[in-house]
Amino acid sequence: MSEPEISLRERILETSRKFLFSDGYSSLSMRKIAKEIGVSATSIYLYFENKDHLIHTLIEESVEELSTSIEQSVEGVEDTIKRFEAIIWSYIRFAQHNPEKYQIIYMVHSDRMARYPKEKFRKARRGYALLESVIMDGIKEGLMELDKPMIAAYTIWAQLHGVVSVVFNQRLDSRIDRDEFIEESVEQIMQGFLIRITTT
Amino acid sequence: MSEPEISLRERILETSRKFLFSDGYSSLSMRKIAKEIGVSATSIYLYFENKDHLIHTLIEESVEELSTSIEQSVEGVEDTIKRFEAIIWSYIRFAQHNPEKYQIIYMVHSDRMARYPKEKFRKARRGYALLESVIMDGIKEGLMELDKPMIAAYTIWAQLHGVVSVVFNQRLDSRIDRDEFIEESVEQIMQGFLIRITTT
DNA sequence: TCGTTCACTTAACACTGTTAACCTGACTTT
DNA sequence: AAAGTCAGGTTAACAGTGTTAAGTGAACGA
Repeated sequence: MSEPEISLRERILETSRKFLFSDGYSSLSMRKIAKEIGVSATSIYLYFENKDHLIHTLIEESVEELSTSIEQSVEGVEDTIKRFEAIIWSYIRFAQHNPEKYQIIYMVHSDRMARYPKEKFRKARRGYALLESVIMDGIKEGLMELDKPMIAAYTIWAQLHGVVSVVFNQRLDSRIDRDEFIEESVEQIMQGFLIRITTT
Repeated sequence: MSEPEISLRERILETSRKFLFSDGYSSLSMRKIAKEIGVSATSIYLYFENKDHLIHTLIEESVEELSTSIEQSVEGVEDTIKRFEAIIWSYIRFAQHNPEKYQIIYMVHSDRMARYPKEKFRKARRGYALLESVIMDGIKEGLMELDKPMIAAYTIWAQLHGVVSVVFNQRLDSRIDRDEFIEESVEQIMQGFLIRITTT
């Protein structure tokens, strides 16, 4: 008759995620999380060193998911250009389908981010490393014309993030259709990297 | 013998800016600003409705400066491609030379940004409108091959912001040189828009 | 001199993250 | 069975936050 017995730690994460999605970061408080669970605020400190660590755990979760979905997107895909496209679109699609999780990753700013352990960034580099290797393949196959694949991979990442963040921060002109903007932008970004093959 | 008589309002803005630059957004407090000036915290409310409004005023300032510097960059430049490049580089250069001011513009997140009056975004669109017109010229002159200049202008903006924000948020690999990254990325972004002219 | 107004202050409310100290029940050891 | 240990919580408190309501005093016009 033993119930699933969800641990308090898990319930804290779950509730934090919920509030983060519904009310945003700035109104997230330890007492609010605790109250929702029906426990005292200080109990959270039994499982997380402080609020920053709690949020970092959530960030890690999301980063992990993003990395995994990028990796899955190229599974079984052989063609280099198709692998290139798959990575880019899986990044975008993750942001579109999991706006909350994507936002968590980039919500905590450089301001607080200084405290985020550098080591953990390596996890985030999993997807990026994959992109880098695809770019190197592309160069070998004469599809791309770049001398610094490492920088190129970061450039793409930065550009994609820029597009997503402009959409999320609602800084887009109201006359512009969200999906059309994403479509065009991504197309543009990929075009910048591929050698334009003129029909010979 | 009348001293310059800097108004309290001005001193509040000045001090806020100073703290924002030195200590970041998350540790900026009304009482801290007031204490530095030597006035009570509530005095700030005589000049600003609340903390958000105070920060919005700072954002506006920075947006104004950015717009102006973009406008100045194309003054007297006739060639369309050179105008295109001038706008892009002045955006990047503004971010590089005024990291604090640039960060202020994007520091307040979508979270709080909802309260930022939409009307004020129009000011931000001054630089963007200029870019859009240059793109339209580029299309006319056969230098670019795009069917949606409005979207294209936003795309560039988004990509540039992505590059800058990756650098500012220190999410760049330590092996990558900051300036080289910016140089390469911007080059890449421009390449995506220009028709590659092969030496015939 | 009275009244008003401006520029500011004090006190207070309801919140925040976080720490120190305490409690309580279950499991072990003697 | 009694005593000890320890996990898993609790309450109280500190120092800080944004913000509001009410009060103060000096300057000024009538």
